[in-house]
Amino acid sequence: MDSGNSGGARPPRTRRKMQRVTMSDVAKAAAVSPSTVSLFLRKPSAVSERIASRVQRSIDELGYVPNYVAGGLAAAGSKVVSVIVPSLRNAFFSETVAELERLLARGGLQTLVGHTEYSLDQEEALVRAALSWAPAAVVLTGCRHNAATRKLLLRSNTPVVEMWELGGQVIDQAVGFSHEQVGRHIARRFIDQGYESAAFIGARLDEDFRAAQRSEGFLAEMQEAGITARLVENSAPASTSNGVRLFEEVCMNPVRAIACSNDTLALGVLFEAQRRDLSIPTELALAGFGDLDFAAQMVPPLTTVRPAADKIARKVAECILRPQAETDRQNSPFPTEHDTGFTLVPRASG
Amino acid sequence: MDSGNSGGARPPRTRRKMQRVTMSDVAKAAAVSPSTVSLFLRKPSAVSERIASRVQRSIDELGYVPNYVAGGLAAAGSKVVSVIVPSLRNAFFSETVAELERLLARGGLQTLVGHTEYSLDQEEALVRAALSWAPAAVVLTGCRHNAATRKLLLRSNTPVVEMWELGGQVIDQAVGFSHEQVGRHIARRFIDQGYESAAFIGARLDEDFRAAQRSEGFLAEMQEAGITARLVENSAPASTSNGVRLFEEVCMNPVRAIACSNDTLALGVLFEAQRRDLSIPTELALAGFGDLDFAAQMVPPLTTVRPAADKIARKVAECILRPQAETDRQNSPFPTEHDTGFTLVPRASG
DNA sequence: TTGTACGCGTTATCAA
DNA sequence: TTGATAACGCGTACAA
Repeated sequence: MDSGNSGGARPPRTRRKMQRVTMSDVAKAAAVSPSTVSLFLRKPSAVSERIASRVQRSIDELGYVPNYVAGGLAAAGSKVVSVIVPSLRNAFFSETVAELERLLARGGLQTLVGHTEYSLDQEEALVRAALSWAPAAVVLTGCRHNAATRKLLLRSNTPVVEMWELGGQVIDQAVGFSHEQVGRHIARRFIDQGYESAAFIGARLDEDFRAAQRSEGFLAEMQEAGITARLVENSAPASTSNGVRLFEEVCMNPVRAIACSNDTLALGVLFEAQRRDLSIPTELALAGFGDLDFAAQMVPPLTTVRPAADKIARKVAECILRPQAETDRQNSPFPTEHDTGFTLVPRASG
Repeated sequence: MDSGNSGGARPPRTRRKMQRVTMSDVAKAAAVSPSTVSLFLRKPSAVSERIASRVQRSIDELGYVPNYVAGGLAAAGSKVVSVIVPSLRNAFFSETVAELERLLARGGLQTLVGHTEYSLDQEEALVRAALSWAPAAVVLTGCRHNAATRKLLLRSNTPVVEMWELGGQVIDQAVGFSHEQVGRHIARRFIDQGYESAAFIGARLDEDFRAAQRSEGFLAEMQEAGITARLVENSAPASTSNGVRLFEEVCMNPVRAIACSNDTLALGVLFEAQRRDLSIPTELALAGFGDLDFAAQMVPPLTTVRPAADKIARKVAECILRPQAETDRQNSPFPTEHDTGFTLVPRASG
């Protein structure tokens, strides 16, 4: 957006855009050629010590900062990884993004984040934008995407990692676990403890496919055991206050055990139960998902499921940093799944 | 644990390096010149309808995705904004990042995130990396940076916005509020309620300067009122479990009122108090900072301070999207501060 | 070990 | 309205 410097006779001010210090500036200052500087930057050992120190000094003096944009263009492939998650407000994802950012940075890669607010169309837009950076890889959340997104990704030939979910139609690589199994495990625990009525509390199940799968697993396992279990949900975000709200709804028709689509909701249930003088687990068993930091501190501590969040991040980073040998990819162009598993953490709440 | 996929019918990547579809490919297909395509992309109205539709069709058919890297090079200034926060695990910052990402995306800008883990040196590294993208702006958290960071930024002539804090030596623009005032407000409340002993519970105060300022404000106001108040801190991250730990320490020498450096810690205090059968607020008054979602749901609800998080994000985005009149940032190099204020939210806990 | 020359995919300028 | 052409800053053969 260059406001046209209408060519009046007036001498424009000194420098409207202080020229960026470029590699050749450094080269000039160090009395070497640009490519020597470039070489020094990428492989310092390949340059004689004398020149190296001269170049380094010029870099410092001029305050040179390499231009990745130009570098990326020349090298045909930028140093960005685009990470797309449903929401950064969700602790799982902010945690994963943080860890990924850290790990990828070590490999010299920068992280571009996007969040879809659980919209597949928004995801498509973000993928499109991401691909515009010729990214080293694209990391997506889950295996559900719209057709356009999938096509875009496939055509681009960019490495793609789908995380936090397994079981769908994988594009390239997937790292995660089965949420249906999570639901079943929790149900199984309730069943083994002999509860005869239960509910699954879920937020945003229409958009949060993984939470939906947990609910389905839970309900299915319950049904197979012949136990009455119902689903109570709404489309508000998963939050403590929403947990309160959903629990109030459950209370209109009480049950003995409640599984929440995540710990944050469970926290709300706990508070509301306290307010109603409902004793946990005596009168009501409670389970969550996530094992967020507060879960173990709750009174009583919350039974929940711990996903291997850090393992997911590490595995994703690994997929990106150490791509499979090219030959492997050619020979086995089939998508790969990495199961990171999860752990049921039994505590006093149910 | 790699389980091969049950082989969907999907064209595997046979070719390793499928050539990227470029603008001239589109141009060729549409039988126009590349510059026309470029023009069409940036200003569709400047192209005749006939050509426009032809170009659009070729774009769709070829699945063309523009290359921002090349674009950024040519235009000398990329469409990225680098946002650097201390931690994404902290709800304030993940929230702010999320909101910023959303707002900036509307302006066609992409968000590059970095997190420093509260290290100024790490921040410097991130700023250096950020500048490598010739970003449209850099967003930093707080006003405390090391000399190198400051110099880097100043030299680069890049718009800089420092958020979530006011009062330091501003580089360019600052959006936030005074944390010392926050501390004082909370203290004032305790004082007015007549408590005669108090403690400030703080996590990571050596690195989290804003939390430290809150503690200082709190202690200063208390002292000025002639009330005994002590500081209990450690260098672990602010979490519920750390809140429990710090509170246990306080309990070795009980006080009547506790201010926490944030709500997450306060949650831990609440749980531990429940465990010890300490009644809030009767036996112990409690206050937090942040007004996170669960604060209002706690039993009893938490007295806290609500920062105008969304206002901060909006203001930051505005600074970036609507930069000050070009008319010489150079001539009026005076940094600007925007005070977004905060609100003390009195609830039953203290 | 160092330098030269060219190209990466786009934007911007200006001429047609 | 459209199209040549010259940057943009750097990587990378290849040559010296």
